[in-house]
Amino acid sequence: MARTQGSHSEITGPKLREAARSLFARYGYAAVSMRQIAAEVGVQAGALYNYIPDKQSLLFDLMKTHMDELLIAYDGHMRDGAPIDQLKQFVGFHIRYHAERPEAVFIAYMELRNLDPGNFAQIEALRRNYEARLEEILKAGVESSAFQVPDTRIAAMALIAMLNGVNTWFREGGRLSMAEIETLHWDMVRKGVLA
Amino acid sequence: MARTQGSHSEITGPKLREAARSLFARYGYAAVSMRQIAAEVGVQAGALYNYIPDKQSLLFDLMKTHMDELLIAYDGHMRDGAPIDQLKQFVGFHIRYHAERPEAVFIAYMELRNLDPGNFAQIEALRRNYEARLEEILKAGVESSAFQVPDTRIAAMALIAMLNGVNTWFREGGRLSMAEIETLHWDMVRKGVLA
DNA sequence: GTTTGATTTGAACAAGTGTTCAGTTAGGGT
DNA sequence: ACCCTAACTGAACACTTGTTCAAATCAAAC
Repeated sequence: MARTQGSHSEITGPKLREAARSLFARYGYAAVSMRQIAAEVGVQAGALYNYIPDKQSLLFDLMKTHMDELLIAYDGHMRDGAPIDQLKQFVGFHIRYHAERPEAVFIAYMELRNLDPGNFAQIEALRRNYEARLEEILKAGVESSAFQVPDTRIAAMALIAMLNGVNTWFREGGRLSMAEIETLHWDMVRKGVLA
Repeated sequence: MARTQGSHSEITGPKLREAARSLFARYGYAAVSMRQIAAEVGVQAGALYNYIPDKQSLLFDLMKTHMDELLIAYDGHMRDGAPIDQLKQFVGFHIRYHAERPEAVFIAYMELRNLDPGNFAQIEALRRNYEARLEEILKAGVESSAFQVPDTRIAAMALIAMLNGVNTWFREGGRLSMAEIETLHWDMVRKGVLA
């Protein structure tokens, strides 16, 4: 046996990333073997190394891609407006965007410790970049006296932590719809930062 | 070689749990081997099995102990009072208690997926128990019209997520003291739930 | 129809996994 | 001084780990 029927890098490549994303999210990077990933792809473990240099790079690639796409999507989503409006946009965007890709989100903050130092630094920088965008909104709101926030950095971290919480328990078809959850959270965020 | 000088179960037992807690927190349950733990304890891997039936039980024991102690400490800490005062007590307790044992906290919510189903159910029940205590405070506040919280369950989850966030970035000797962080968070929580 | 290059297999590698246990030594009571 | 048992070693078990690579087979271009 060797090359199999219908084999194509444009099929196997994405399949590999999807399988890795799914398995890493469910069982964790360290607990998933290359052979498990290969089985999910429908291939032998050796074949995976046509697509990745090693397991670590696979993890990094998933996290890097996720963070890059997050920042691009955010920048494409935001419209100008008063700080209060921008904050509302942020909350809505964050909750929806993260709810739509729970696996990538889960990996991006659960597997940080499994990154090599250099890779970790890169992901960390992207994360800080995203956090800074929220802090800028808060700063603008404080400057215009729309918000009363004693420490914008802490507030940004606290708000993101709160919004991230949604991903730990939200399941499609549960008691509340995504829109209701969004409203409830926007309510708390708004009141929490208001002057 | 066999039994070593000064060997005692009252020393090795706790040492084992401390080593496991430290290593699991840093590298993750799946990434840490029994031999690594044994090396940290200063013993061969086989000796660990005088103290635990298997690796899984070690993880479960750490998590169960943490959750039990959390609930006991909480019940011992709380004093009667108006909902607003109880909420303030909760916020202070939660932030401080968790900041004092970052490793156990980290494990307790990062390693949930590495628990066997039965073990998972137990830890999950304890966690829900803790969350319910906060929700009770919120409910009481809504009933007395002190709080304006449309959905107490979601609010409880959101607030805990926000408070848990502190543990991801707080380091002793940083820009802010624990007391300042407490104040800042209490400010946001208070405003977020106020009528 | 032939050739070229892309793609996968299957076996191999050395190292590491959790766990067990017979054998050995130290601690503590008598 | 003796004995018992608590505590540990060190080797072994069967298996899994990430990764490499020659050989085999398919896809596609000519």
